[in-house]
Amino acid sequence: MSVKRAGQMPVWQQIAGELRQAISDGTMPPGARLPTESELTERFQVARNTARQALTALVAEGLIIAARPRGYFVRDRRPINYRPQQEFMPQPRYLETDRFIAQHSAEGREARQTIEVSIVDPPEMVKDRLRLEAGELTVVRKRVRYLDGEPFNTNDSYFPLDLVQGTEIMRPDDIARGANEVLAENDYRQVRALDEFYVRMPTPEETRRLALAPGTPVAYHVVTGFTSEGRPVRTVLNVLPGDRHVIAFERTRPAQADS
Amino acid sequence: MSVKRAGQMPVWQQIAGELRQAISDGTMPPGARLPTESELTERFQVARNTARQALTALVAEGLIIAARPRGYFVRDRRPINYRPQQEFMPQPRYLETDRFIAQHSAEGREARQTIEVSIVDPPEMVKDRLRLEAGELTVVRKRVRYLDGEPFNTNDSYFPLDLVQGTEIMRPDDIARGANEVLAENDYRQVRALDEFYVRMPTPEETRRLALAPGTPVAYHVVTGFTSEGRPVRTVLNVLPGDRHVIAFERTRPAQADS
DNA sequence: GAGTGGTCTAGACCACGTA
DNA sequence: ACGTGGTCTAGACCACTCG
Repeated sequence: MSVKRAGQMPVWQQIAGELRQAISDGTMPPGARLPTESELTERFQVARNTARQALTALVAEGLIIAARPRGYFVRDRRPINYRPQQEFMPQPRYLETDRFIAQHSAEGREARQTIEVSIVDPPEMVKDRLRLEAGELTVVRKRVRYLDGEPFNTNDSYFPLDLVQGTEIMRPDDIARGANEVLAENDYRQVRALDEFYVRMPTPEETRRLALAPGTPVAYHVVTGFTSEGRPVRTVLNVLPGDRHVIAFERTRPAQADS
Repeated sequence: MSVKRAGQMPVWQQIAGELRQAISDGTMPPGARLPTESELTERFQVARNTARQALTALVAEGLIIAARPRGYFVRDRRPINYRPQQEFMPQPRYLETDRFIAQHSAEGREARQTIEVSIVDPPEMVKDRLRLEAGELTVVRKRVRYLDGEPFNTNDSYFPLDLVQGTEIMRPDDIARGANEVLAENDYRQVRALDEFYVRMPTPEETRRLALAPGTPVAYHVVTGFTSEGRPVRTVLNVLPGDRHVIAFERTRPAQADS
């Protein structure tokens, strides 16, 4: 290992490059411990801050994690499948818990969620999608889902207040058959949904709420559900950490005359 | 503006917090110039490196950009709609999609793409999805798409070599009616597709190829197309910079007998 | 207690685009 | 030519966790 002062590439990038290479070619597999800052300082004959700059860059890329005082470690990535379409698909009748729990307890991981319900003036993004007038309020069910005790993703579901007034949607409990079914029972069955995905870095608030490691981007998943009359009755804001999810869709060509 | 040494929060985070606040509340709108490092050093009475650490963090969050030597500027975000379903629905009825998202699309923007075709031993990810034996080769069409002269996203389409041997898929030209139609003409019409989205930070290679600003995550979109016999005939690896795309799906509840 | 990374300082010189 | 951010040095002290 050596670095060149005269090169076009800054020293810290050369160091980062060597480490990145060792990670991607398997020399340092997930979970492996990286050299300490002191060791890099010594090995490359640079100031500690220069070695640090290389490591900091890899942290920002999401490749490694700083676990003080044990050192830096190669990150692992074990995403689970996230299938938005599932909520419209027929489900086994014996399922008595909500979608998330059903999907993951089966895999031997302990699923849990917290629920907070409140009545709020919704964010602009929700207002647009639910076509609310200024001042119209919504009921929001804010959930944080945990897997094996670790926060996993968040799900904030907004409903126009007048649609869900007095229903069990307003109670901060699990709804075994799903909030969508409750809406359907109240004559607001959703037949169409629009999914939008925004990819960005998390806000500090999201970083805290989901205990995100530095260098973890999120998918911001916005779902809006419509009745057969085309009325939006539900908007959901999901925050999906990139290191924990792979988003999957399946589509089929609509029936048509063969060519 | 003031920072406290005694607080639990590091000084650089306090500075970053104040700047972040000014950005999110509109005091510094997109395009606005931030204080220089010297100005922050003076205003908060800290070393230049401390002010720098705050700015570097905001760069890594994708909130600001360093445009040397003009200064730091608040980033803008003007994503366009990305609709994977479109390829199966030439004239889709996107009743809801276009309602919300400002369309900077094709209108007035110059679209262009480069195409490279080669025969390669595909990456593992492609091998898995096309169910290839070791050593089986693929044809790959690598495209970089530009909008207004700026690289926008990349699209690498892999086909089993024996399926497309001698077809126009192997020529590095635009295929007006689409590669899928060419496959269909050769008895490999795709009727089903699987979309997978991985959210992560870009590799240095992707950063270069797409001229990504620091702090820009990407969606890695993997599409696999199947014939009616269930044979995979095409796998596409798309890299979609998060600051330039919003991914949109629309779904309808399948017709079903109520149980 | 030892070793880790986290924070912070106070300098230096450089590369680069704009004026 | 000037001012900007980019790189790099050589220190210092701290907080935390592990053995």
